[in-house]
This record gives sequence, C-alpha cells and structure tokens, in this order.
Amino acid sequence: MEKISAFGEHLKIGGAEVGRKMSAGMSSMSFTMNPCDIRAVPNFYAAQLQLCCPHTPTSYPQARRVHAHMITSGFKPRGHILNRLIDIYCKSSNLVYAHHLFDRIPEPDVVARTTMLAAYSNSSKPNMALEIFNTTPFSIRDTVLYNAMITAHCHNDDGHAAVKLFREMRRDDFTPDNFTFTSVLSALALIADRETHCQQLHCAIVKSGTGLVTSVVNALISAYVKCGSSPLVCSSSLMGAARKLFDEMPVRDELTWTTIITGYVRNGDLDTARRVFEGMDEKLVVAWNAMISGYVHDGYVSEALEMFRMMNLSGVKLDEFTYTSVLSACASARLFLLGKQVHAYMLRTEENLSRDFLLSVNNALISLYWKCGKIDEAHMIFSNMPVRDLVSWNAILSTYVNVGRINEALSFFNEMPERNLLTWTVMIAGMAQNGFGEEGLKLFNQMKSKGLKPCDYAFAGAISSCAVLAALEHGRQLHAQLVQLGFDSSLSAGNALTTMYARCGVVEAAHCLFLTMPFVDSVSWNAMIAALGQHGHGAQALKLFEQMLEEDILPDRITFLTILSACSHAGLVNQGCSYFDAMYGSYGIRPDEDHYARLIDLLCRAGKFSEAQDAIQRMPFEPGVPIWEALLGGCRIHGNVDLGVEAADRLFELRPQHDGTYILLSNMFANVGRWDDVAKVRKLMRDRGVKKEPGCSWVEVENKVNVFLVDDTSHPEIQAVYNYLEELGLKMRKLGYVPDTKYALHDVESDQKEIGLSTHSEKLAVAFGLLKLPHGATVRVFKNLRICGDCHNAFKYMSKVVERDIVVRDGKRFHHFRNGECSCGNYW
DNA sequence: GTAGGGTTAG
Repeated sequence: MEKISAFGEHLKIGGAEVGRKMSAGMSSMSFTMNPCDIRAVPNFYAAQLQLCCPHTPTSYPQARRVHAHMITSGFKPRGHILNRLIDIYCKSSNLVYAHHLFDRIPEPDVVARTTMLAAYSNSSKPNMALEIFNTTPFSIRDTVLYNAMITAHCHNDDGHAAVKLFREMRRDDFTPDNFTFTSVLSALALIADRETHCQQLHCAIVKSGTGLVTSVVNALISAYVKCGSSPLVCSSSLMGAARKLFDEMPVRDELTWTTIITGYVRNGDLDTARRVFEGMDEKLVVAWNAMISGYVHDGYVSEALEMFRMMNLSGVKLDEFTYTSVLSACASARLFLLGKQVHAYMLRTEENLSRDFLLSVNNALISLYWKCGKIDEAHMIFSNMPVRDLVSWNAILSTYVNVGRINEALSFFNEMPERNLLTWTVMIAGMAQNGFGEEGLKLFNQMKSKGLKPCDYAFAGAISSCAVLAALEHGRQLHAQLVQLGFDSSLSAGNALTTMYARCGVVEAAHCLFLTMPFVDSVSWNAMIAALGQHGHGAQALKLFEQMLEEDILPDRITFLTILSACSHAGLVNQGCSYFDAMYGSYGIRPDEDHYARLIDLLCRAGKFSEAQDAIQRMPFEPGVPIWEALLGGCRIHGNVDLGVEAADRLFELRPQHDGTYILLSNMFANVGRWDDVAKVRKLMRDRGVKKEPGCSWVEVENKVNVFLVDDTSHPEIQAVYNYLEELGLKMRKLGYVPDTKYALHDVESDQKEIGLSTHSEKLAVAFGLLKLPHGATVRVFKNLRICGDCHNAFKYMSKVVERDIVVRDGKRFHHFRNGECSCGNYW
C-alpha cells in the first residue's frame, strides 16, 4: 500500500497516468489505496464521496474534485457512487448538474429516482417530481419512493393528492412506515375536511405498530392540533386528543414539547401553553420563540416582552426567530424606542450574523418603522438591505399601501422580482381602500389569470372594490364563490361583505350577514354600526353599540367615528355629545381631528353654532380641512352666511383647488338670494382654474352598470328616460311637487334653470332604474357628489307615485325614499 | 434515497 498525499505525483490507475491533469485543488486530498488494484477504484471513490458531508458549504467543491478525478481517469460512475454524486449535487443546489447526470443513466434505480424526486420537490418543481414518479416502473417502486412523492405533494400544497397517493400505496400493498405517516399527517394541514382523515390515520398507525414511535406521535399531535385550529370544529376535544397522546407517549423529544406548546398557542390557550412550557426541563429556543410569538399574535405584548427578558436571563441563545417576534411585538404596540433598543442590543451582542439572520431581522424592522409612522426610515432600511426576499418586498409594499401612497406602492408592485398571493392581496386591498374599485377588481382577475387561487383576504379586497363601485351583482357573485370555496366563515371576507352590502344599499343583507357570521371582531361590529348609521338608522346603530359594550368588545377610534356619524345623520345631538365625552372619559381614546369634525358636523346640523365654535377653540390642535368642511356644510343648511364665509376662507387657504368649497359657498349664497356673491364665487373659480367635478350617477341593471352624466344624451335609451321623466313629472306635480329652481345652481355650468334640474344625473339614473328593473324592485342609484336638493325632494314624490323604494347613495350618505319620505330626515 | 416544531409581509 502506498500513501498518497498529492495526486500530481503518484496516482496511476490501469496504467494511465492521470495525476498531472488534476487541478491544484486536489492536492489537499489525502487517502490510501493500492493503485494497482483496479477493483479497489470504486471503493476509493465511494470512500471519498462519503467524506463529503451534504448540506455543508465544502461538500460541493469536494464532490466536484472527486468527480473530476473520475472523468479524467476514465472511470464511469454507476450504482451507489453515481447516486451519491447526484445526491450531493442536489443538496448543494446544483440541480441542473444533478439532472444532467441523472439523464444519462439508462435505467436509473429507485434510489437515484428518489433522490432526484426529492430534490425537485424541494426546489418547487412539482411537475418534474411527478414525472419521475410516474415514469418509475411499478416493479422497482418501494415505500421510500412513495414517501418522497407524498412529501412532494405537500410541498406543492396539494394535501388531497398526498392523501390519495397514500391510499394508492396501501391498495398496492406497499407497507407504510414512520416516514409515510409523518408525511401524510403533515398533508392534513392543507385540506379542509381533515378531522376524519386524522382519526382514520390514527387507527392505521396503531394497527401498523408505529403508534409508539416518537416521530409518528409528534406528527399525530401536530395533526390533531391543526385540526383544532380549523374554525369549524370543536378545538377543545381535538386539543384533548393531542394532550392524551402527549401524556401517554413513552418517549418525548424536543419536537414533542414544542409541538404541544405551539398547539396550545395556535388554539388560543396561552395559559395552558405556558404551563406546559414551565414543565420543560431544558427550555429550548424554539419553545421560547413559540411562546413569544403566541403572545405577540394574540396581542399580549407585555407578556411577550417579559418572556423575552426571561429568555435572555436564562442564557439560551437568541436567534433570528426570537428577534423578529420581539420586534413584531414592539411594532404592534408602537413601541418604537424599545424596538430600536432591541435592535441595538442585537447588534451589540450577536457576532457573525448570517445572511438569513440579518434578512429576517431587517424585514421585521421595516414593519416596525412604518407601523410607528416612520415611512422614509422604513424605505431607508429597505434600500440599504444587501439582500431582499419576497417578505422584504411585501413589507415595503404594505408600507406605502397603508399610508395611502398608492402610486409609489404600485411602482414597487411593478418592480418586484416575484409576487405571491399576499403581494396581490395587499395591492388589491390597497386599491379598494383608496377608492380605486375598478383597479382592485382588475388586479383580482389578473391574479386569477396567473393561476393563483385567491384566499379569503384576496376575496375581501375584491369585495371591498365592489363596495367602492357599488357593484352589487358582482359582489353577490363573489359572495357565492366564497361559499362554494368554503370561505364563508372567514372573518375578513365577512367584514368586507357586511360593508359591501351596506354600501350597495342593501342594509338588510348586511345585517343578516353580520348576524350569521360564526366569528366576529371589533371590525365586524364597527362595520355593522356604520352600515346602520349611514342608512339613517341612528337609534339602531346606538343600540348595537350598547350591545357591543355588553359583549365586552372594546370600542376603538373607528367605533366612535361611526357612532358620531350615526348620531349626526340621525340628528341625535345629545347622545352624540355624550358619546364624544365618553370617548376619553370612559375608554381612554383621545379624540382626533376626524372625531372633532364629526362633532362639529353634529352640532352645526342642529344649528348649535356657538357650541361648535367652542369645540373648535377647545381642540388641542389647529383646525384643518375636515373641521372647516364640517362647519361650512352646517352653515349652508342653516344659512349662517357669515360663519360659512369664514370657514370657506380657511378652506381656500388650505385647499384652493378643491371644487367642493366653491360649490358649497355658492349654494349657500344662492339659498339666501345673494346672486352677486354667487357670481363672484363662480368668477373666482374660473380665475383660479378650478373645474367642478361633473355630476355622475349610475345604476346596475342585469349585471351591467349604466352611467349617466348631467344632460346626458349618450345613453342608447336616453329618449325613453326623458319621456318617462316627463310623464312622472305631471303625476308628481299633482301631488304638490314644485321644482326648486335655486338648486339649479348646484350645477354651476348650467344656465337653463328648470331644464337643468330635470336632467340631473341622479334623476336620469333613477328613472332608468324604474323603467328597467322588475316591477316593485328597489331602485339603487349611486352618485359621486352630494345629492341635489331638488332631486332629493323629487325622489320623495316619485317614491309615492310609483309605489316603489328608491335608494340613493351620494358622496356622503344613503337616502331611502319610501312613500314620500326619506330616511335621512332631510339632513344631508 | 424519504418526515416532523418556532419568524418577519395582510
């Protein structure tokens, strides 16, 4: 035997000298063999490859050196040596190279096939994995191959396929082993009707004799836990089954403990999770992390931070999961300084932070910064990141979406190297929140055409888009799809549907939905209270609010905004004022400018101008646009010209290009017959180049949206509409309707007063709806601007003449006209 | 050759 320390000098195989051709890198190798014995060669290579430890950074260069040696020496690897090479290439992410080798094997054995299959599955290439499986002759298949394919289906999020394959392998007499059970159990998390499967698998495991194997019981516990977090089953009994397994298993390992703890965390039982955690002898990082993230997820920020402190004291090494959870806790509690301290502590104490460590921490930092209102700083972190992943992109996208900087968000969206379901969902919801309903629906369809299956959040975004557009039929269709897909118990979708039905004018449907939702949160309550308020059911809105308090749901700033609006719409001044006082007094929520604006609105509508002015004086900040707008609106209703002019002046300073102020001011002058001032306002508007947003109304008929503008002549059936309006006008006048010409000025550009009135867009849309919708059906019309006073009056008469309900949503609120009355009680 | 726990983006 000859000791060889460098290839270059000595190695000869089969008489061929190969050493000089080897790369310099080979000189680091050292091994012993008999160069004359040709039979030893495969063993020599096998031993060399055995030294390459997969998943380590050196395995790939080592394997390449050995491989290069084979090539130059003319050795053709086969069997287990080839399989080993393929395996190392796969595990060091050199899939192309591995495939190249695999492809040249005339009849690859089941081991080579399994290796390649798993590699494709791990690299998100499910079709390639499936192809390998399907082309494997039945005669050489074995349990391991099936196990790998079941796992591949799991990686592809196809739980049903995994379960189906499990059934097939049993039918074909392959015996499931530990790996089979752990894999198929993890597939259950992906399917909806998992509970039965879980119990059946439990039986099969007991029968198979693997029921006491720790890894199998761990997977079974995990499966029961995941069944329990499905909203439609009784979680306590399933958690009970999981706990029984935990208590009775002979040997527990690290995974067992963390599985049961995360089980309790996921099922919202943090107290039990904590007790089990306390029972652990040696508390592992993963268990600490599970507890911290559980507390963060359920909003127990101080407990999460306390856990973090204790963990740090216990001497366990903190990892990126710990830091990201803690930073997320700081973000959700808006504890900006603490978050920065945690970050600083990490930089001070942790050494040699890996790429992945920094990546996930930076991702968490982006959301800490934006949630604490520091948008530019969040962007700075994003820009300075040496590597970004999808999470980073989604975080920065959410940043801009959430502050309503939709154009910037859109450019991030377009720039992103890859997108996932969450990306689309954020963008769709962002469009809807910012009033771009059409764009929201367009993105929703685009997402589907890319083959992505929308989740309930994505549906919620699309449904909100329908709410913006008042596209009731479209919204109903999405609702039907939700039910078909089994998302009908989803909280986010339910909340979106409540709002959609309300904003499309069907407050009854909104209420019905709210009452049948299996789970509700404060958003649901807020949505329903807002729905009732917008539709003029002030008393019902307040009743629902009281009910919310009785059920121990804490009101938030949004709740009070909706309550104050409801009081304002229904003229409930005293109640509104006392709720305003209770906000801080009883619930510790400081009123912000929007709350004050609603208070001013409430007071002004009731003509209490001195109280309104007092409130403005008392505000702890300078009044801005919402305050002056509310004041001007109230002044218009009550003809308080002096105060109105003052408010308008402030608005001209703050927002000179906004048309609404000019229109309100001009209407106010018109109301009191100050025509010279009306003319002055119109001149001012012209001089400043301010254009009035054209009035536009629409009505949905047979799933088609029909849009009407002022003096419309473009709609194909417009002549019939004009004729019908004339016919209605005669009947209305008989009942006492007199057109109010001063509202003609609502449309500043129209000089033909009475004619102008009869052709307001809302009148055209209502008439069209009455003509086209089935007899007796409620007509629902939507207008971009506030409804005109004369139209408001006319619709009251119209509802009596035609004996039908007419619902109009204008820029501010809903009006339900029935039998000569309007639900708004003439506040609008 | 195959499996199983914790994180950051709504």
